[in-house]
Amino acid sequence: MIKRWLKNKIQEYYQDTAFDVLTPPDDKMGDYSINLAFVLAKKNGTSPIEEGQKIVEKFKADREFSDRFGEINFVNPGFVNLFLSEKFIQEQLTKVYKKRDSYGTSKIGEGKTVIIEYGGTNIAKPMHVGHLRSTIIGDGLANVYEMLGYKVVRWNYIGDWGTQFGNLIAAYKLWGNEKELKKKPIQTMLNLYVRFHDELKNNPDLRSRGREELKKLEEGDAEDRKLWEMFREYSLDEFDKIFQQLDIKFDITKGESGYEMVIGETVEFIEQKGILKKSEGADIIELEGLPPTLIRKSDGASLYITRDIASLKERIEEYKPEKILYVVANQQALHFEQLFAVWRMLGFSGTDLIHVKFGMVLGEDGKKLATREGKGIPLQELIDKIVALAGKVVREKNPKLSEKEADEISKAVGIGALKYNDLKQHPRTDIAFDWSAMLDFSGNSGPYLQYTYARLSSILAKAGNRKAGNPALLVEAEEQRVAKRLLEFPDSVEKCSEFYSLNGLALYLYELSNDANRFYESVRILGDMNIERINARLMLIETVAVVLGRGLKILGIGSLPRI
RNA sequence: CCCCUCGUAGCUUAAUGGAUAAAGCAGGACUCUUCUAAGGUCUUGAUGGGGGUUCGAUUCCCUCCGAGGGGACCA
Repeated sequence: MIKRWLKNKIQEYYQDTAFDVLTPPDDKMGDYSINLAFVLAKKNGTSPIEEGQKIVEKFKADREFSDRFGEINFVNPGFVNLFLSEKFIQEQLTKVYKKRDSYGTSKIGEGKTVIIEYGGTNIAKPMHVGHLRSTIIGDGLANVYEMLGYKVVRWNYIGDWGTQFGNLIAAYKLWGNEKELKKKPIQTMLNLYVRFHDELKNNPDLRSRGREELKKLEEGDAEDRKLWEMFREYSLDEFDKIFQQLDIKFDITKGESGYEMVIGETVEFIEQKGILKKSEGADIIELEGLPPTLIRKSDGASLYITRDIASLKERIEEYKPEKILYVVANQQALHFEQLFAVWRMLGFSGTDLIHVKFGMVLGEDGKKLATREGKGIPLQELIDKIVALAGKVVREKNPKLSEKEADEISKAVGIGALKYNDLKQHPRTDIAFDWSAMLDFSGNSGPYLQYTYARLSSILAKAGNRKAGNPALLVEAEEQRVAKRLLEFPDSVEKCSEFYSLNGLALYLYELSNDANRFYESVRILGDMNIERINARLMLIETVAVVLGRGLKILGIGSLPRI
């Protein structure tokens, strides 16, 4: 907010000159810092010192600068530092307090639609920790775009078609039975899947059996169709349960099978554009700078990308989105490069297609967790474990809670820990799954933020009725620090949409909590002789609580008045 | 063999080309007659190796080493 103002303002003085406005980590150096002196020195053949001094003089003479910044200095080796004035911070705090319930929202997305694809669950396989990343990153980004005024379509593109279902049906016919399936649907399907791949090593004939079943399925064979529907139903029920626990919602749950019917016309559409080629009996598209992509197998069956093209075409025609975000693992980078390249070759444009990639979740040994070998950590197990631990901690810390309240808090804390642990990290890197870090509720963790929220809420609850405070009474360093931090919230939200990641917002909320806790420890708010000062401080912490709560909500994490 | 990620403290991670590389965990020392100690304060400790571009490189380029992912009938 202030940064942008500063940038625009300076641009008036120094047009066509590149510079950065920084927010230095240490307040000894200033609240904002610009590196213009270097650039000008180089441009004019002078020294940075000379230029820096000139800039300072210029800024000091300008009322708009001097109103905002109490102090403007030039420091070697070439930075002009600006300190926000106490008065300006106090004025801003009043403004933020007034609009606290909508603070950070904007209209930059008004009239625009963004489709966000996340979740990416595969029928007949249990959700594992990898799905968690897609789900919570996607959900968080959806929340961000909503705050920025976009119309958001939350889309769970499920993997419910393709070769693996042929395999599954074949396996079921060989070794499965309905009784067992009913009792433990997902586990049974997974066992069949794993067994199929195990036995395939010694019995390659299985592969053709799987292909046959897929072919029958695609041709509408009644028995296979019924089995597929059953597998799908059981799986979706299971996913719903998990999404509910994670507080994740979708507008659309439509996967690959939803495009099976339009494959023919999609291929025809591609053919009309004249980019389809025959190669070794299959239909392919040759791409520039990328390996060719297979559109139709030699036996005529469709492939993953074929269905993705069909879906993309539909999405664009139906929603005319400004952007489509695919929140899908790194491993599929090539697939999306190919998809986007095909899309351009088909003559589409005007929509930003973005593959929001994220790294894998590795095992504690740093190795891949393969579902095929049955090594993946099932998400349900993880949720149960973390909520159970949260329950233990909650009851230990706060024994007076009722059972019902303790349960509710345990869920919020456990799920909060789980989500925050992932979101605080940069999405692109692989993360090593670390039970002890995941289950640690201290330090930079979800529960720490929730704890801060609860502490502040507790004061507000005890304070009872009060009048609006006068922020001019907030002169202590700890108070100023918190107030300044509040001003960074809108920037932090906007950056999430710029970088397609939420770790910046997570860090911001952690720092806000940090500042708030320092303030909390530095003074005793209630019980002050000065009623006016109590009111001013309550106003400050109320703003922090609201901003913190809203920030957590973007991350999909609940905040409770007591934990 | 080719392409893409990545390599930061004992461990897990931060850092739009900026200042003295930031945290958490683990280790050490303090801190509850006071609004929630899941807290606060202090402390030990790091950019894989070698070049280059730049006033300035964790960040950009080259190279070497190491890890992971991907590379036509899987998704």
